[in-house]
Amino acid sequence: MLCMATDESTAGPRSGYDTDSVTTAAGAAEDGVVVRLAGRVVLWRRMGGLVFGHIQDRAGRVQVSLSRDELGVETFQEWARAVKIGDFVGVTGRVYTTRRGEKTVGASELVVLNRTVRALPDKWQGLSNVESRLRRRYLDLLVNNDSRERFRTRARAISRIRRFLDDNDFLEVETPMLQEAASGAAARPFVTHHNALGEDFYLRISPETFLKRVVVGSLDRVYELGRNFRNEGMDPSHLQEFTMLEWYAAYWDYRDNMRFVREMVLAVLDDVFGSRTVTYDGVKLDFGADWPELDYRAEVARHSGIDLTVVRDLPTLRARIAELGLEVDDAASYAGLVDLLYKKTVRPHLVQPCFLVHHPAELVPLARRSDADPSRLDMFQVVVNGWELVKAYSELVDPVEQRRRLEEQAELRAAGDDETMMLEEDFIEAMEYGMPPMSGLGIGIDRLIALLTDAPTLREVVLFPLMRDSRRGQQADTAAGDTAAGDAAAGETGARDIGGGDELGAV
RNA sequence: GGGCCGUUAGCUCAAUUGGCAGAGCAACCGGCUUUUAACCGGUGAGUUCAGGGUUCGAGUCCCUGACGGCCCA
Repeated sequence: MLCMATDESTAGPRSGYDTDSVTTAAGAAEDGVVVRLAGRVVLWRRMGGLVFGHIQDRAGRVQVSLSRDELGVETFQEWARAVKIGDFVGVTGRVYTTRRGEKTVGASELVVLNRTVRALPDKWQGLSNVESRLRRRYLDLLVNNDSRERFRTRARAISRIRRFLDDNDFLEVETPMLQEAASGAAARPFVTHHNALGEDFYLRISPETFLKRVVVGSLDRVYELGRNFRNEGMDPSHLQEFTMLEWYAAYWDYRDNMRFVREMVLAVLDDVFGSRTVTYDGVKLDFGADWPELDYRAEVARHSGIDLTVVRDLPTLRARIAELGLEVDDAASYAGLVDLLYKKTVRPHLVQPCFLVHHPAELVPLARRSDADPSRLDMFQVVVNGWELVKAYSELVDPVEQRRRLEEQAELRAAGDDETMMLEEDFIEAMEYGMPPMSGLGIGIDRLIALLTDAPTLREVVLFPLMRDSRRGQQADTAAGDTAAGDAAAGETGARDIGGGDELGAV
């Protein structure tokens, strides 16, 4: 007898279905075992007195069948016609193996648990339109196994990372996403408004200064794995909203972090992927080989001919870069131009995993200078496939020097560079209470997952990436005046833009 | 921000020089008892992204805009 759910009050799955996935409960069961399964119908083949269908859940698909001989004509006809692709069903039946060798549940009972009102995407062609896949990710997940598998892999990798850090005595903490000053990286922030306080806040661009405050408080080995926001352009290797892992360890220096982060990446590769090489966009990336150490200024000199140990002032650097034919923004600072030069001439060549070390001191106001050469930093990045995957340094822990460097940043900001760091008195004050020597590290989790899963863009490793409002055009039709005003305002803001829109702290 | 390409049925895609807007899958009806994208026959299904223009006639040509993709900045 067919039981059909009519609304959400129907008890369905709570009334005794196997809680194992369909593939575990039935796909691996011995013939003759009776199972009770619930899942979504993804294929339904009617052929006379026999029906074969596949039901799907989180783990995969299992075949079920209906037989006229076993169910009787009336019940068989009713059940066979009741189901359409996309419906959720509960099936009770005995497991058997078909002539073609497929484990199948011969249904003795079938309940429609809920119906689909819309037709699912084509069972063979699937859903391939990029825009549809991203805007309606649930359909992408439903019909594209690769997509489902990529998010499973992401979760396993993140889980392994957490375990690695926990095993090494790191404490996971959470720090504010709404901040009074956007600090910890050179990037433009998103601004939001607190109604009750009547005050604007920034969405964090990095958790760095808060994690350092935690270290001052003696929780001196901490990490945070979470979202950061940068108000910049979209491209295949940048997201406005991205997941970054940052950690800080007291009494470590940047070289400790070089060893540690490599071990962590290899642990993920070994335990989640079972291989230390991956193929990204047809290129084999070998994480198991040594990651060579490349000196930042030596690489810039090698690829651009400009020696940054000699070219130390802004006008000369601007002139030299212009000679290379690169477009130079008038408002760019020395650090901004160095960064531009590196990104244009060096970074595209860094394909295999490598450590880029000893960046010029101007680049990061929160990093410690090398004792041997104060013009450079005790700092490294891991670059893979031309992407900055990791950024880390020995931290500056001297409050006097920190204040001086952040005041410099404020001057640059006043001069028009809006990718400088903001001065936070609270942070300096915390530092004045004494900060242990330490090294911190940031790693772009979305980029790591994209590289390891051969995802063509970062948007493929994020479930619901930011998209433009698809109905914007319709709204414009009904409120043309408002839209015109909005566009004019946006144009003004754009005119003040400087730099390439690409952040220094692109980890 | 610029250049190029795209947007047609729920999904995947056709449509000749500007001349009746189509196919497969899905849905619906019928047939078929071991299928594997099952198969066979039939039926219904469209704001051709939106708005304007040229034309006897526009999915197709022109203009504006929206959204997306690729490349560049």
